Amino acid sequence: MAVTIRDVAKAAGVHVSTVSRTFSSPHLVNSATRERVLAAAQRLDYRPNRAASALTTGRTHNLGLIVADIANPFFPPLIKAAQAYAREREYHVFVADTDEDPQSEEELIQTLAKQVDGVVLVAPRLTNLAIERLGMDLPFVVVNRRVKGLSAVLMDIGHGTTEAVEHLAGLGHRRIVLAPGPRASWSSEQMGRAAASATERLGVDLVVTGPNAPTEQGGVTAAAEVLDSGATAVIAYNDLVAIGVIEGLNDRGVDVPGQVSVVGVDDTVAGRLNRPKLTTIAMPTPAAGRTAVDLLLQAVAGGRTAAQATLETSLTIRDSTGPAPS
Amino acid sequence: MAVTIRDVAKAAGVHVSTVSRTFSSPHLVNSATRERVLAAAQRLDYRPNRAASALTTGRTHNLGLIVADIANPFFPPLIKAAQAYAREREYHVFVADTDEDPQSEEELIQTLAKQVDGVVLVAPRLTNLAIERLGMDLPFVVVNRRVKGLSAVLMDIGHGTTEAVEHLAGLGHRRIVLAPGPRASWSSEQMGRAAASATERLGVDLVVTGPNAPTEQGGVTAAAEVLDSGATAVIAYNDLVAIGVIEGLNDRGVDVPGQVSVVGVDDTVAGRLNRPKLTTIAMPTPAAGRTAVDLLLQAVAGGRTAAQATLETSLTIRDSTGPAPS
DNA sequence: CCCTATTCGGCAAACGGTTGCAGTCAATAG
DNA sequence: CTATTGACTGCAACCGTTTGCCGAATAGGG
Repeated sequence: MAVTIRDVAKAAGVHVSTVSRTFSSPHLVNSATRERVLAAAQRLDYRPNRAASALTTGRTHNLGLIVADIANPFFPPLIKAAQAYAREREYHVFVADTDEDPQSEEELIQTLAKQVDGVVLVAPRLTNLAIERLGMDLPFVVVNRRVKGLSAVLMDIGHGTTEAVEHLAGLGHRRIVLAPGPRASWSSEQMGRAAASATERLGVDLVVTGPNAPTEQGGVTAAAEVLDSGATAVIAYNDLVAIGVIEGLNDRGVDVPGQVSVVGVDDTVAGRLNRPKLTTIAMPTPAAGRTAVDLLLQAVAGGRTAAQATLETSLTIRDSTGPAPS
Repeated sequence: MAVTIRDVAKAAGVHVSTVSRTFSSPHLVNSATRERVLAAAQRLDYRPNRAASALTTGRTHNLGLIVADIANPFFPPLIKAAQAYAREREYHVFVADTDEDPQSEEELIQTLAKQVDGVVLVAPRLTNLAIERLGMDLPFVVVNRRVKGLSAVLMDIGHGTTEAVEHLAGLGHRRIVLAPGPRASWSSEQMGRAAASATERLGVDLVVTGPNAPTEQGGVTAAAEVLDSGATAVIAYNDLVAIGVIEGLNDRGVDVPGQVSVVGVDDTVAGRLNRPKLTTIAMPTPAAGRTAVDLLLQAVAGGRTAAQATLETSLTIRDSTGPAPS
């Protein structure tokens, strides 16, 4: 049916091994023969069957990219960049969504394992132990998490958080609410630490609320806690929460940024399009996607070393923050 | 290295073919033997190598999903649903982004062809001719487009558009701007036709502007044309454009929905989170993703029939539309 | 108790490539 | 002119699974 290496061999009048070599180690074949083979291949529109060569070489030229929730605006830019970068390197990528479920995450990795050379795990929900165990069979790169022995890409939210606190303090805010996300994620921890040290240094009060759901609704409910705390500024877990906070505040007749300033995290489309445009701690998600693929490819190529890349975050100031009310 | 069918065979004391049959046609093997094989497989944590079986069966159990732009908020819900649905059916999906470029779309399909059983093309940029040609080698399902001989999933924006016009006319608007996207897409056409006939039926003026880029910026520039036209309502090509229109209007001191009503298309997160919350023609993107995979799997299974599914759109009324100013 | 129909399970040849090994041939050295 | 070397290329085994074919064993019927 499809054209195979044998068809090309026949057309070029050589043995299949010569055709194979023409593609995989061209220097081993005489240039005249090579030309002949390439011409025949071209003529027949031959395309090697990756799956077949994977059988002998062990290289599938495929990668897995596993994220918690494709529809969460945080992920698409990362997926897009990872996939584009992989393609440049002649890799295709399986994208899968675990629906935030550790069980299905593990199951997924297991079934994917044979078909990929490695997997990028973005903000995995699995325990470190489980990941380490899986990591013995297959190269992994984790994003926004550290796992012993595995390469990691970290977006250092600490820096952005510090900038945010400084920005708010500079605007005269003396009491800031930190509305963290649901659990003990690496990000949350970083953020908490940075906020604590920056506020202390600047002599500003820090109030930690929640935890709330990392959704718009979570933000709406967090808005009440913000008002109770008497703070005039909020740093939310992510843009969605921030938008929810703004909505909750507006519902109570509180103006943003007039009376309360709000800072989000992630720099998603949603935040850019929100009115007021969200001041946010920008995550370098496209860079993270590219870097993750890069590290993964290195690991695949044999570098058994666990590399680590830390990407900086920085504050993007827009319209949801302003001077503290006097 | 990895555990193969041979290891299982050895452990269970049977021939490899028996192991193979245990999985692919269990009824052909004696239940006692089957138990023994399954036990051994379980014990060794055996997982069949899909790529290897693809070699003989011709079924890769992989699908391709090609979209124009992963980061465009329209696509992620579709990707998420398609991928989840495929997984239930024991299929994995390659997701790829063409950056709106027909060239790379075709190239992509070619290299993917050997590794997948079929491909879902969402709003492809390729010419019908090119798609038909490719369709001879591989099952395809196209979304929001019709191509001779191929299954298609169509989101009938006509219905939603009619509802939108009725909604606006009901609010007293007598002149409506339609701000379409880049020309000649199936959607644009549908939309134009429905808007024309609904406005005519209701005795309302229809002004078609643009075309503008299908982006927020495109919307901002469209805002000027809206004001020039003297219309009091706009139906934009998509949510992003709608948000841009609102922004452009606000910049000129025009209130939405006080002075001008704005309707978007797609029902993306961006629109839901926008303030005012966007009235929008909701596209059933998750359903489209599932249906596309469903039709594709049917085509793969042998139904050479080109099925067609039309999904209804409907108007979701939120806060960006209101009574026409008097 | 023998014969035939079934049911099982082993054998081996694919599927489309890759690669170690060995053979061919011409060029170069001695 | 012969021996050696190096550059090519053919041969065949192998990667992990599937599947048509065939023989063995078992059961059922007469």
